[in-house]
Amino acid sequence: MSAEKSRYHHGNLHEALIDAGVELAREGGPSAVVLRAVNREAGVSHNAAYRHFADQEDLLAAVGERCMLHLGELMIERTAAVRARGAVPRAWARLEAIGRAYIEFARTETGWFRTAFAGAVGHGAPESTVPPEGPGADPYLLLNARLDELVEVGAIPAERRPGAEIAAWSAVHGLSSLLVDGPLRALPDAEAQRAMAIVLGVTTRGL
Amino acid sequence: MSAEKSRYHHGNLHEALIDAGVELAREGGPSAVVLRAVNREAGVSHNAAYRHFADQEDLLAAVGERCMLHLGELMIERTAAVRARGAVPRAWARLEAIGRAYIEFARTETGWFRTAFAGAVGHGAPESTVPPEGPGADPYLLLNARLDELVEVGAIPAERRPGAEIAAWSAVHGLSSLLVDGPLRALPDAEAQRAMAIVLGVTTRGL
DNA sequence: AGTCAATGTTGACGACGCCAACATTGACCA
DNA sequence: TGGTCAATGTTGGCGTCGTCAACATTGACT
Repeated sequence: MSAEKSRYHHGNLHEALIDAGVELAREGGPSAVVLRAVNREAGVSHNAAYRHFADQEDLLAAVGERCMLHLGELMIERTAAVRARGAVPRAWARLEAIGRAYIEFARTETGWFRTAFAGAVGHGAPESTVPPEGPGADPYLLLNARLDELVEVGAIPAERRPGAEIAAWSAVHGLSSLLVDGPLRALPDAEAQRAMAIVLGVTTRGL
Repeated sequence: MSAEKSRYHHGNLHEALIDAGVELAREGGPSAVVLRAVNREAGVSHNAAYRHFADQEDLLAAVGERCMLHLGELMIERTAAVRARGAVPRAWARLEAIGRAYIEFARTETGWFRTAFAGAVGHGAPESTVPPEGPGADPYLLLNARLDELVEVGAIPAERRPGAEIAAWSAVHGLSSLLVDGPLRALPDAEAQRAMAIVLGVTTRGL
């Protein structure tokens, strides 16, 4: 409870390690989440992390989960900032907002973006842990909420709803990947904006 | 010119190293392209590769380029196998064929797929080397050829053509990524097929 | 025949992931 | 109140990795 005297037991090393990992990942991506470096950053000796994570992959997965939440938080922000009037235009604008947030996150927080997908766990297979996902910033759930909204307001027919999340997610994630690691990397910003508009246009038209 | 006697100079180490790298990448992805392992596989001593590649990243890029060509070859095969009659349906079928080939490649040759995008060079920025790209199996060029074909036969209006390659590529690459590394990894095959059909449907409808 | 640049080898260094053995500590119970 | 033990952190070591510097071998060209 007292101040941070130099004591043998850290007190909350588990969290501290994840925080350190997130910090390192921000600049260097998943490959920067080096076990010894994370321990170093947390002020403990190498190997301390083994009391909290099975191996580096395990730690990386935990760090990646945090990065995914950061993405979700940006999506929530951008969704809340939508000012469009009218149920249907507003629902479309909110979907577009999370799409733009996704790509913006990939381009501005490249390290986090890469880390989020470096050791990801599946949404298609039965989940293992992660009960309520903190405040609810799971990007996948946020996307589904936007699509449900579009169906509710009658913007897209209900029979098109099944699988729509996969189509939308694929388009946006694909462009992000191509812009970040792929052959479109280092595309000038203006062109990237144009690419984003095209992808969003084609996808919403096709939904 | 003679047989492969054990001589000091390998003769064609550059190619042999890339071949070894491709072999290793097939099973283990980019992280399996370990400099020392590649040298070992090629029958030379560690460090021999430094006479042909600046560092591991440089070798990895060369290996990735080869993997990309393998993807292109599958796309060519699948395009040639299309039997549809009528210019318009045929053009659509040929586009769909390369999309399916892309995703199939990602799922069956996961290591190669990951490696192809691990150290990719850009299509948006001015190219550096790679003059004629071998036999012409560059996936990007193949995609553009299909889209041009669609415009020629009148399947899509010409004003929709600019940027269409980015939309199509993003959708297909996105699904591939999600199925390979992402949260959709380990999705059962039937569901993956359904996802592929949905993504292709939404994208072609939106083009 | 002789020279030299290209090509391959050897040995070393620091960093990494991981293992095994050991040290410290707080919580719990007699 | 004092003792015990499992949780937590440390130390040291092993094998592997990427890279560097120095050295060895060779074919091509004069």
